[in-house]
Amino acid sequence: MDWRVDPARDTPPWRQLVDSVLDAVASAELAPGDQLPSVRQMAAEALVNHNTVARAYRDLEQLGVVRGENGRGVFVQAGGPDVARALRRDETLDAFLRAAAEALRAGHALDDLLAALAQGRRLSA
Amino acid sequence: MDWRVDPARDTPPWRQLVDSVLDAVASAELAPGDQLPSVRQMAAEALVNHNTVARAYRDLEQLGVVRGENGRGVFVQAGGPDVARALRRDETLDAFLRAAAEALRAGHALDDLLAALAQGRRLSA
Amino acid sequence: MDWRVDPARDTPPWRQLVDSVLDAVASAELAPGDQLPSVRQMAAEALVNHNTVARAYRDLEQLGVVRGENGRGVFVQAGGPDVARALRRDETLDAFLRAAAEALRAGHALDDLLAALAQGRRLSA
Amino acid sequence: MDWRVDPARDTPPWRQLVDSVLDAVASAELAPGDQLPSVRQMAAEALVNHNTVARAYRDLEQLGVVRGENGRGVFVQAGGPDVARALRRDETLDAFLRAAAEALRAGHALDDLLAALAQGRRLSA
DNA sequence: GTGGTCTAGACCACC
DNA sequence: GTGGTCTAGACCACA
Repeated sequence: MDWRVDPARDTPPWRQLVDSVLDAVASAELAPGDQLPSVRQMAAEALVNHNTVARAYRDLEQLGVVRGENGRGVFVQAGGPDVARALRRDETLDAFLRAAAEALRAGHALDDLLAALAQGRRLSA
Repeated sequence: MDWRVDPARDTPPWRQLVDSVLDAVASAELAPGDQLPSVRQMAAEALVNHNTVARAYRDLEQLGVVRGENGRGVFVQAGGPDVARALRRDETLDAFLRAAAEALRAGHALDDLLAALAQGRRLSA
Repeated sequence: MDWRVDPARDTPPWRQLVDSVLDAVASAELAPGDQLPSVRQMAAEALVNHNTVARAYRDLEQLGVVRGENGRGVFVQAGGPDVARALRRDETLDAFLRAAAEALRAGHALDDLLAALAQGRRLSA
Repeated sequence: MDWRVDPARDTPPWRQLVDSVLDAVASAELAPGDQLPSVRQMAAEALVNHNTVARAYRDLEQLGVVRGENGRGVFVQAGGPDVARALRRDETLDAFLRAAAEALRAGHALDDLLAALAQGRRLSA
């Protein structure tokens, strides 16, 4: 799993982390009961301050996706995958359609987008 | 032209303005030689402070898209449309690929995305 | 005579005009009794608003270098050359030495400066 | 290091700051990796508003000389010294040639300038 | 009227 | 603590 964060993007680092974890849970890379990286380890991997990770974990806990157990670590909750999937599916589809509309308006041909998508898919696979 | 700005979005207002102008220039709503709304007028329309507009205009000038002439106004430069189009194409393609990757990770099938894209295409056509 | 003004430089246009006229008077390109270009004509040649020229002429009159005669034009005064020379000689020498010191500090070799000076001299001659 | 700014000069404070920093980086007073004074501290030392410093730092970042990292500070970039030196050399050579041209037009003989330059050289050596 | 700049003071995100 | 941004209001130079 790649927890890196892009400080140049507009979405703030803590939200990028939340999204990454939600994605991992939604896609079953992290199953209920699995332990998340420790705050410090995640901070090291994401090249981010540990406070930023703590904030993301706090958010995820409040969403009901993970559960922090004092002194032991942070674990994916039983209902986590359902919540994560619900949160992410609509959101990302909307974002995808908006991004596509913008790209088309900026002059990209539909075929170019499809080609780029296919290529990007291969890269991320 | 609608120059409104959404203060709730993650991208800061001055950058929303830059993008709006780039878009207008790329789509030939503003042609070389055309005058942009004055700093103060744009500020009034976008409901932001004039300094925010000034910063956006400064950025656009530095990109080579517009040219501010003291006491006269701000005008679209000769090469402006080319620069604007290039910038918008890159920006939107990146955003599209990122959004697509997120949607796939969130569990959407590639075919679903393609279908949604085709449908959205019809809507915007 | 080249009355052009460089809007990109730090010294404001009206002062560039004052300096240009002082130079012309100091170097006898304009002798006592000679008429300066009309405000409008100067404005056209300098690519500057006529108000800017008017301000420069007002300054020059106050310095005692020129004299505006209502409805007839603006003329170099009798003592003009002396004043202009006095004003410009020390000023420009100081500026030259300061600029040279900065250039040396920025890494230019003295010989490079001398060479550039000789070359620039030829160009402006 | 003296970061003072002269509000009376024609070049605006933020540009004086940019030049000061470029000079410091070009002359290795600030090496790659070094941290610049914080925005607020620099503002205090230069007796200007923090926004003015922020603008100067933004410009320097955009020139590729420094890099601002959120919450940590502003640091000299790896390639900084090269860029700074190149910029300063061009700038100062231009200023030198302009000053020389003005001095010549003001009536100084070329030999006088060379003599003064040689003398000034001794002073600064 | 125009753009350009500065100050003062505030809020946010990140370390 | 750090930088980044926004607002409000002011002054200057130029057209």
